[in-house]
Amino acid sequence: MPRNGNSTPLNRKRALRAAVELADAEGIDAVSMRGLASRLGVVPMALYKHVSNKDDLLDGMVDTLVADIDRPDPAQGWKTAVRDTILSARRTIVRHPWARHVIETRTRRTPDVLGYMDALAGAFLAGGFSAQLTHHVMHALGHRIWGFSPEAFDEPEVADDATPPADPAELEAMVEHMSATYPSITAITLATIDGDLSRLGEGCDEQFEFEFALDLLLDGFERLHEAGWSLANR
Amino acid sequence: MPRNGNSTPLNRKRALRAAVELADAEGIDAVSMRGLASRLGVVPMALYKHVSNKDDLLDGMVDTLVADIDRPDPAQGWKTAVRDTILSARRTIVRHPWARHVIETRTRRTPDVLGYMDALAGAFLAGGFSAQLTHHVMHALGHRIWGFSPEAFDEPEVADDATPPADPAELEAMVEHMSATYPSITAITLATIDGDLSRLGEGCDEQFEFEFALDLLLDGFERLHEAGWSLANR
DNA sequence: TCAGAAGGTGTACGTCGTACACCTCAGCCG
DNA sequence: CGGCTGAGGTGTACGACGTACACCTTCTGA
Repeated sequence: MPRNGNSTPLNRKRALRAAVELADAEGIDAVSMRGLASRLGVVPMALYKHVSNKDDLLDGMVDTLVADIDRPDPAQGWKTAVRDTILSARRTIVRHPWARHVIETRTRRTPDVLGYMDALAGAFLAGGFSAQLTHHVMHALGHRIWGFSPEAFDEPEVADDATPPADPAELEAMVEHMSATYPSITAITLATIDGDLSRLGEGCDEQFEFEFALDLLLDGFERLHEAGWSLANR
Repeated sequence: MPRNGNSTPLNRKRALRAAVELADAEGIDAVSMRGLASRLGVVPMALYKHVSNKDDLLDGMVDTLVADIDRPDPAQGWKTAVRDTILSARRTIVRHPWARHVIETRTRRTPDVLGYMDALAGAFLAGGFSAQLTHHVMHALGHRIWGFSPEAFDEPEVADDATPPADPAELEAMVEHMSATYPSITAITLATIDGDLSRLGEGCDEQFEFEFALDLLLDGFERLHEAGWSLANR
């Protein structure tokens, strides 16, 4: 079965790790199906036994990194917990400079990514934030969560296919499953649609979210300016 | 010279406009050299007479959009001026959904893009912001300026090639030229490096900028939370 | 023993960006 | 008028890329 110099038979995790190493060493452009295959001493099509296509490969690479991010520590209070988590995410990004670009091109939310976002949202909720405020606040963090674009919260109820099921019983089962897996995200979503499951597919008011974050920043700028901010920096 | 059904001979602007229309109509993936050429009734290689390569084409498409953004109106005070400008930028993005992704992949700062950033920075300076604060504030706006990534301010002194000239006289001439073309950006840059031209290539302290923006947001969240923010939204 | 799954192979197709050599005129100069 | 030049358009070709499809091994469990 080896046939090549390899001993063990290769699997998804090894392939993903090799892809991350390849990107670290030679840049993301070196991560082609052919390039990765040859680094693994294998023919390109062999990869498709472990990864369904290139998008899936990239998703998997991102998941590999997400696993490295520290989760918020509820003992520290929401602000420190969130801050530390996001700075940990940033450290990961800085270690893998290709990641920023890859993350920005991802469209699917994988379970690992949703799990990370759920943990972060959970830190706000644990700090006593209302579900609504947590929702807006997560949007405001936007790319700083690390690169998850503002649409990250669109259709948060499904990870794989986009439309919720029509059958009410099936829908309720799905919500229950989501609630068990991603409790914070689900809580936020349900609060946003007022518990009315028929509004699940609606998505967010992006314009509102954008202005919410923008005004938060502008108000912050104003406060600094009026306080005569200048020194003690750098 | 027409040869095809075309009457006029084609030029850069027409090519760029056609590319934007094609992306609007069929998505950014339809914008290949071949696809654009065929929409223009021309052979793919003909495009290279007007555009130096595909990156240049995409840069040009972005420039076309940037030209549509309203410039800040100094009569309104910095806050309104900045707010209106950024919302105008957002309107442009929303009209051309492919633009967000394209902008994120651009690495060169074109004169048009620099001009837009200069105008925005100028609004802060006109509002009495110090150059330093303006610098950090522009970073904090980050992607909301519309998608220009945080590195947008790295090496702001050059648009085309990355390293400043070694010859002091030539360097001074360049700074003078920059100062005439992008007065606000240049002012910020010079303030950041304390007027020491030998530090021009240094780039920013990204970690500082990141934490600056993050803490601004976290402080804003805290204020809203403590004020019992909840209603009157949506 | 033997079926079938899991893993690896080889060939082939269509698409992409673009290098390079070429052709064809318009406008100009002598 | 003849010929030059250069802008604009053409045609062919190459080396990437992702991946469909058919095939061959080898291991496993009933």
